[in-house]
Amino acid sequence: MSTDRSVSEKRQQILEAAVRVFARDGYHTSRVGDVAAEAGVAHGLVYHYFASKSALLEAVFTETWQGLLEAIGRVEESGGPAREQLRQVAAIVLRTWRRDPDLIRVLVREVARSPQVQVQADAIGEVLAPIQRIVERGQAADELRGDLDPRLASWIVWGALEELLTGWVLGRLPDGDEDVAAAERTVTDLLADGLVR
Amino acid sequence: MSTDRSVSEKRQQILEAAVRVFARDGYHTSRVGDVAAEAGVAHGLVYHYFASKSALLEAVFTETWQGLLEAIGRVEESGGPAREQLRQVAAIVLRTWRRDPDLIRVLVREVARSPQVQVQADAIGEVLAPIQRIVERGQAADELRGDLDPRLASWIVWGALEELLTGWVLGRLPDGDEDVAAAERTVTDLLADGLVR
Amino acid sequence: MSTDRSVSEKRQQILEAAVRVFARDGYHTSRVGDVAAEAGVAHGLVYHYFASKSALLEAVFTETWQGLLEAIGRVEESGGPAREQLRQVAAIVLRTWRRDPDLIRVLVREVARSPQVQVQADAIGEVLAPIQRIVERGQAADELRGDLDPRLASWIVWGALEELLTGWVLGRLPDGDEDVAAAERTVTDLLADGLVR
Amino acid sequence: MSTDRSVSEKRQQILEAAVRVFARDGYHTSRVGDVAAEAGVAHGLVYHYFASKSALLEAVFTETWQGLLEAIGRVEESGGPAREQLRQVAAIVLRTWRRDPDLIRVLVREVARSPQVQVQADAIGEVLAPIQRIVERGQAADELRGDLDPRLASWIVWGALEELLTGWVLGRLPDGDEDVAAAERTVTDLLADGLVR
DNA sequence: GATGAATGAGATTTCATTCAT
DNA sequence: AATGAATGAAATCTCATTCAT
Repeated sequence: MSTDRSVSEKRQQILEAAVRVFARDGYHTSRVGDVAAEAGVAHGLVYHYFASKSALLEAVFTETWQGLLEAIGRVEESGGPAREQLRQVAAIVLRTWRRDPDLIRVLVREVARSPQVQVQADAIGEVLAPIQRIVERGQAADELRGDLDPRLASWIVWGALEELLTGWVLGRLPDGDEDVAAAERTVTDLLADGLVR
Repeated sequence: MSTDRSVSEKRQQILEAAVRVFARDGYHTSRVGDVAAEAGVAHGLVYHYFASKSALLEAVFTETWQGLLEAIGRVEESGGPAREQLRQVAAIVLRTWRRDPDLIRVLVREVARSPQVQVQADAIGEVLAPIQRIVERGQAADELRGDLDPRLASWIVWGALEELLTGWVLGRLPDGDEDVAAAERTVTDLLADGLVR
Repeated sequence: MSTDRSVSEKRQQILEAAVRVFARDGYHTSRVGDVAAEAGVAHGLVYHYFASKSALLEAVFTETWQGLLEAIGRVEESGGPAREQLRQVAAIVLRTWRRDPDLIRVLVREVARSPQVQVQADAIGEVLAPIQRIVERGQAADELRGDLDPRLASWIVWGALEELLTGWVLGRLPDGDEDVAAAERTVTDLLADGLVR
Repeated sequence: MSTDRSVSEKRQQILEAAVRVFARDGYHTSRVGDVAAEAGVAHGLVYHYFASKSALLEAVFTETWQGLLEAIGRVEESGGPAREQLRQVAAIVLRTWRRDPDLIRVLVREVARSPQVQVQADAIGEVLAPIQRIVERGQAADELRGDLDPRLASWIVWGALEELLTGWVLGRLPDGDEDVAAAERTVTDLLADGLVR
């Protein structure tokens, strides 16, 4: 009876081990054998479930990125004020650091640097789309300024969030619960109302 | 007879070849032999000038980062209004894309995944410091809001700029002369005055 | 209930699949998994019937070689004129190409190259023996020249036949029904009466 | 001054080592490391001179086959009687066994199972062509029977010679100097005048 | 008998680095 | 300074074989 799910159990073990190992050593530095050891499985089983080392990294991406996208999608559908929606997006992205720092480490360090430019481009594109739509609706509803290109704005918003994650990944920004909450407020305030008084 | 200067000539050739090759193939994927071939020198000469492959990458960083830092430093010293200083920083950073896209490709893609976390952390730290000081002086001069943490603000500003570069690197944002100018205006306006009308 | 015969059914499926796969990809290049897939059975079942991959190849040999040997044996026992017996041996060997080209592909390519030299030596030895006896009886009956070593002669006869098969395997000789019949005549005439007019 | 030729010296060492190792263990069974060890060079140097293991095997082929072809070519050009030319071809081919048995072992065992069918087909084709021309000229000069297809005849002649080599490779035929000379006479007589008295 | 997930030894190949010239 | 042949550690990936179910 456990066969049904044990198929994915080992696969899942490997995937989670990969996140830990890639986070610790970096994708290029870590060896497939390290991932297998961390997962407690034999060397070759990794290749039973994933075609190659890079396919493993891709699986980490696609299977975790999905959760982020869905959460952001729900914010978009909620239909609240644009400013509030942006705050919620920031909350989702930044709190992921507390929930799964290893995952963020991998995403921040490797997602933008995948050998397959297509993969990263697609990944970023998928996050930017909902942010851009939030901005556009905010402009249509006259909540946001209409003179800023929403596409550029979405890149800027995402860059701000990603860089805060980078600060935590690099250990250059404090990342306690309250620090994350503060960052959430600060980034929202800054993006919404600007630096100028 | 020309030995005095040819020392740096070959070294410079290798350094510039490295930028092109790393930009094209990524640091990890490219081989030392590729760099030598691109530079038109023998394989072993690379090791005459650089201790190792990663030392070569570091040299690319430090020797190009320097120019950026100095340019930003000059803005800081100019002592204009904070808003204007931020605009100039944006101009410096974003126009580098037009001047040397390969260099930006390398910096954007590799700076954050250098095996030596220290190197990247330092590099980012050096850019953030002047930005943070600009913000702090702006707050002291009552030009900028005083309720935003200047450290977080500097990360956000830098993240916005870096992500625009990323958009160009990935080919997902238009990057003609006017597009870059528009991005410059948009990022300054957004960061200074906010999205909300 | 059908266990008694299904034992050999699956076994037979695997054996026939092995011939097709070895013929297509060569013994060394093909994987046990390929044979299983071609046979439509599970990977592990191959090991239920055959001790190892090389045992599978050996089974292909012995179980098909047998038929050839018996057919040649019947020719030998028929006791006709030596020339006619040689013609019949040629017919048996060459017509096998039309009946089962995949089998010939495997035999021609792998029989002389088995890692176990013993296996191939035995296989060839078994074919050479009846040919040699045919020659010897022909000499004894004064039908054939007595000045040629019958052992060497048997190698030469077999080599001529095998090389024609090789020509077909490599696709370098036409292999229609009439072409095969012509080859049969030509090889018999040449070996019996020689090239010189 | 030794640089000029030492380039090929090491290459040659590797090539000759490959012949010995492939002859002893078979191509598939032997490892690149074995060849390197036998040649007394480092593992990786093999890949400096040859693109891959199979390229190494191919080099063994092409660079030795050439000598055989040239020798046969000289016989063809000599323009003697067809029967004498055939005898000389047999002599060339069979005596190679005495001169370089390892090379013959490799050619006989591996040439026909090269993964690239094209390579072996071409190789055989190159040997058959001169033999076929010898037969055709013999027929034109009325020295040989005109009723045998010269193409088929060339395959048969080559098959006879190759099988004698096989007999020696397998250790099933005596291969002293006199045995080789006898085989030479026997195969020439049989092919020229036939088995029938 | 039948399945296919799991194992792990081992092979090819790559490439940073060294070094004799 | 300059060359590029030579080294050899290490990594990915394959696949015959085993085994729990």
